[in-house]
Amino acid sequence: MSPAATMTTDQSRQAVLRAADELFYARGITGVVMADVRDGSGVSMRRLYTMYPSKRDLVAGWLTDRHETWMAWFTTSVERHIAAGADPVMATFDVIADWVTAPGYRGCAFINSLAETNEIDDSHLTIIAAHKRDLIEHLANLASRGHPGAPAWLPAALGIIVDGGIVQCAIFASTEPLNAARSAVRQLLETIPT
Amino acid sequence: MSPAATMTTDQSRQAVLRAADELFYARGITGVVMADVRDGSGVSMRRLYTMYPSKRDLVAGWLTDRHETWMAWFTTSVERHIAAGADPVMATFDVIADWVTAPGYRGCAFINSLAETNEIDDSHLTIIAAHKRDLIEHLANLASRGHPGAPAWLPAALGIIVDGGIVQCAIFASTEPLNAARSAVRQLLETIPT
DNA sequence: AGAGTGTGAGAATACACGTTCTCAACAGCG
DNA sequence: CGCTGTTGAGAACGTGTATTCTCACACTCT
Repeated sequence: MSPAATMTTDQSRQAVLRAADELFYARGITGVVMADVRDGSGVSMRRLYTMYPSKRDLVAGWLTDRHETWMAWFTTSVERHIAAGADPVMATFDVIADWVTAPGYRGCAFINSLAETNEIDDSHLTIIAAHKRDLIEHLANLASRGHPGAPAWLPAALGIIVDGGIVQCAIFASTEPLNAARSAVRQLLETIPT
Repeated sequence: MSPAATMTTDQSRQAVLRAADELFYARGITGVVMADVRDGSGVSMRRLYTMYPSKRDLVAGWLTDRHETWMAWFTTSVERHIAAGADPVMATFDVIADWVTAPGYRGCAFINSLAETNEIDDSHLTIIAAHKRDLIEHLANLASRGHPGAPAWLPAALGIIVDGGIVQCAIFASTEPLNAARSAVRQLLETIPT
């Protein structure tokens, strides 16, 4: 009923999600304390806990938000590369390359979160799995656009190659692994009857 | 000089590493407290801290040990499948499938550890990267044995597919992703001039 | 203006955890 | 036997952290 002090509830939620994303991605879930989120968002503890009754809830909200944000970024970036003449499937790796070379790259937030067993429960796992499922589904769309005759296993294989590439780029702190990924995918696509 | 109370230093070290492996892999680094390692190994705090002056040191010792143990397990398992008639490269995925279906599977300890930014420092990162490098090197050996004409990027690509498969099997709690991985690798191998 | 409600700022609470310290038992040695 | 040095068992310490609580203020409504 009341217009709140300095931010609307919605503004607060956005500020919290923005801070949470920056912090959780950069430092991992365990590496972030609630006070960091408060300081990073400018939202008081009280409000923070009113919106997200516990850190687990905040993590769930973050994962959900990150899924949407990341997928939106990914799909539009891929379309941009396609519009510039790239093959729909190969464009995926151009986008991943952009991501990997961006400052602050630390691998896939969902894969990383999964590893923090201590902070993750089943509801988080569901979000993580859904993210990967959506990604693979999108890869299937891209594959069907550029390579209608592709075998049924191709999207899943692309998903695996994408995740493997993302992980190895983080481990080696290099985009080098993406070259091998690209070569392999090119090879796979070449053998598909167009 | 003195014969120690109940265990030799070496027995203690083995007990600690065994407990550390079980605990760290199952619960993640953050999910394990030093008292857990003490209780799991039967080694006193004092001895534990004499052998490993800090948790970071213990983690480094664990990673090093796990690298050796895992690689030994992996190579012998692959050879067993090869002896049973499998293709050297495809045998890799048979072994991964065995691993994924074993109870307590939780993905790759090294990939998981990397995600726990809070507990990992550069010395750990070095061990993790070395593990992946060794794995890829081993994959290169296997590839050269079965497919001498393979392109230079194949080992790196196999490493990516292996890691992607390991990760997705953990996310989906299923061996299903390995089927796509196998199909893709079979496809890649087929186009290689033998 | 005054009562009531919701809020920010941050202190207080309760517990968890890495690391160190105490104390008693015990082995080797004179 | 006593003396000395080492060890196990676990308490103690200091810090960190999720969550709750206090208190004073600002705003709404009458």
